[in-house]
Amino acid sequence: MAKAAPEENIYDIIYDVVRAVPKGRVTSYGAVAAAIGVKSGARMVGYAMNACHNAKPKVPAHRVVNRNGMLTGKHHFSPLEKMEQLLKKEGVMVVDDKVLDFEQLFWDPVKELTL
DNA sequence: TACCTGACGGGCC
DNA sequence: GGGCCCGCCAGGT
Repeated sequence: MAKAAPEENIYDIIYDVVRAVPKGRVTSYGAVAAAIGVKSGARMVGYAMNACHNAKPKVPAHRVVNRNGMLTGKHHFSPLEKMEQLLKKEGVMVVDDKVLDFEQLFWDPVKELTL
């Protein structure tokens, strides 16, 4: 896992990292961005998520939240509630569109992937 | 072709 | 402590 070939597109790398997020865990755009080497590419990560519909393997974008643990992109899901529904189903408590114990459920790709 | 917006983050005032 | 601004890259209009 991880170690996405530099030949791959940024999006593909992002998808790979996001797919690497274990169930019941969540990560942040900045963490993923840093994992791929794009420190200030948090925006780009979110943008990539916007194109996740293009990815063959579904990207668990619902496991990706902003630095505040808030489901900023939930509005982009088919059923608006799909995002928190999936998170709750995976054991992630979501209240007020934000992840509870975010720091506890936070999954750092940079650390886990040993970049 | 050019301008603007966009699922963010961090720094500065 | 809170609010504002800038920076990143890409895609759509």
